[in-house]
Amino acid sequence: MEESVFQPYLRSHPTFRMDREILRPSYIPGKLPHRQHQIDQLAQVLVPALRHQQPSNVLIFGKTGTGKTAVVKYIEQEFKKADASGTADFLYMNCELVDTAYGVLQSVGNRFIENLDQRIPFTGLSTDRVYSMLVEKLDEKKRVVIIALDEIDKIVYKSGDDFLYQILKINDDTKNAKVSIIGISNDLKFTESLDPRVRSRLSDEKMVFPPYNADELKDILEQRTKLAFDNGVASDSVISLIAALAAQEHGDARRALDLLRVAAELADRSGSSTITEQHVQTARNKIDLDTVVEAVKSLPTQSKVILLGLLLNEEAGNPKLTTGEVYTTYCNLCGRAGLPRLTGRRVTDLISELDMLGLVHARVKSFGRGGRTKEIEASVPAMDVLRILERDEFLAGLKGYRIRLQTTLD
DNA sequence: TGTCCACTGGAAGGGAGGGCTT
DNA sequence: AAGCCCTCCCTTCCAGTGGACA
Repeated sequence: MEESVFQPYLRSHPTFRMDREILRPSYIPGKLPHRQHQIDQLAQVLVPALRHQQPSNVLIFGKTGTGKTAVVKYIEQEFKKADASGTADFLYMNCELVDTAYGVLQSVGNRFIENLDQRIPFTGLSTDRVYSMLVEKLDEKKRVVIIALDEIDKIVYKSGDDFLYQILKINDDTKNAKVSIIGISNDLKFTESLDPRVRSRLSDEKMVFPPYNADELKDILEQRTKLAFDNGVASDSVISLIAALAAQEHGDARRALDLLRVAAELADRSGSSTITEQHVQTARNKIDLDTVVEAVKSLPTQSKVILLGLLLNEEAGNPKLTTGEVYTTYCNLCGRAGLPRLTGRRVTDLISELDMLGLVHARVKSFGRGGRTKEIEASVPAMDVLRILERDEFLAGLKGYRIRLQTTLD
């Protein structure tokens, strides 16, 4: 009988024990190093909920990987443990996934509707209608509800602050239920854009999570290392290196854990019984490339064409383009690939999106009489990304196409 | 000092795709 | 079936602008 392609890998034993789950940033350990202060503070704010009183609203700030989400999820676990009588609810929601007012109201509402047939549809109703359905449900249940909105700035950026105003006034419209909001944001300046009424209501309490320094990151890594591996797999110097690298990148614990996990996977695959500093360096490059590759793959076709145009120009020795040049190249490529053309205005927006994703670098520049425009430059490795773009079925017609550098001799 | 270029980026609105209500 | 209302993607229109040049 022919053997499965998996057999050789199954037979070969891993060189060391590794529990991948523990190394994921989403894993919440029993203890969060260097965040006890924030945990205590948050617990103090939320404790009234357990006495059927309304806690203050809280705003939590901090850069990525400073433990905001981890602390809130940890508190959620502890809260549910303490709330044995079930007088309160704790809902966690990521506004990156649910990024409209309607979406948030709908998913909060659905948590309180057991009957699947009565669930609020993801579209079709007016927002006001969903709001009153929610108010009615909350009142009926007589609950204290804490809603944690992670990346709350995303939703404000998209839908404005009307929504926050609405959700904060739920307490005026309910008789028996009480609602508190925990807003989590990595943008310190995000409250500036809010309506003053919303701002003051939302930020009864404010908490700022500082970045971890190298020593603190080291403690976090050591804790996870002990849980995930046997002794000796990750040496002290390797952990120090990872901590130092992550500390350079604004003390991002998520980044540190990713580095550790990927380095461990690389070590395992190469048959090494320990993680070496070389594995860490390779892991660093791999993560950077993987992030870019994933971002590029998930781009809509039109954005891919724009990026392709930039990279082809770069190959031809022309790395910096103005918006006008990008648009000309874009139209050109669309023609060749048989794709419909978007307007210049729309392309400007797509360029801004690429900029926000970090795939291109664009800055406004004035050329005096030559006009004011953006100067755009790709900030991804051309070779790797071109290979990915060529795999897109809509861009197949452009495979191997090269832009010839215009040489003006006159 | 004013002009004028090549855009920038806000605002408004259309229409496709989704789904509820009557 | 008609009438709403939602989001998403896109177009049209347009006032605003930084700075080299006359």
